[in-house]
Amino acid sequence: MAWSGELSSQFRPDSHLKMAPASKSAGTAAPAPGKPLKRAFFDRSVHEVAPDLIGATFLVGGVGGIIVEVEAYHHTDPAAHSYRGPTPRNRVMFGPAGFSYVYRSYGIHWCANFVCEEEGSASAVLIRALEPTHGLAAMRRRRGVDEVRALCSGPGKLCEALGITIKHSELPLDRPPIALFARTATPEIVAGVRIGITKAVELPWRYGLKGSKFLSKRFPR
DNA sequence: CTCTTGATCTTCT
DNA sequence: GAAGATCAAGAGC
Repeated sequence: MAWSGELSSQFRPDSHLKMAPASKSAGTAAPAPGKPLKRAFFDRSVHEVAPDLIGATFLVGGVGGIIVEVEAYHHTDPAAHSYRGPTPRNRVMFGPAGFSYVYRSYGIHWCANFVCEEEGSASAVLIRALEPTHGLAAMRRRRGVDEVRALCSGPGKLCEALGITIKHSELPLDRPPIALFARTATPEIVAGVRIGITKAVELPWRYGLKGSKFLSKRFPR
């Protein structure tokens, strides 16, 4: 296999820089990772950042892959956790852009967000699915499944695969253990309504890599 | 394939 | 006390 140098759970922040892309797997249109994203990348409208994250590479402790699905949330949006104002849980959303927001979902799973926009705007992008490229064995071990398409095809699944917990909330996105890399080509992006919400269900703020086999759910056509 | 349901617990009302 | 930015398993078609 291409990427046999399996990461132990040990932390290797810069190991990806010398890695060849691991996925010679199922045909992907996604490009190899580019240069590191700075926090300033997130300091603009959540509706610009969200689609721009499609194709970026997201690693935690060297384990992760290419972002293929996200959703945008903003404090003016009834579906957003920040809609009713700051609380101990969501306070990081009200801070500056470029930090993580991790929350417990249904008492069981973790979900990871990237905070966007200027301080106080309380917007964030939910990371919903990755195409696994780095640390496949670590992901398989944590998830307890073999099939690559089952590793990161959902917000809860990818947090389990990458080892993301509440300890990873309120961390800067441009420093270890988190690493983000820009895409190197502009992918074809599709948009649709968001998944699993009961408010503002009609807003088309879910974005995905067109044709990806690693989505949490297919986009209606 | 689709639909339904249980698990499990933090957060906010 | 209810709801929730989810997942996996089981039933039915």
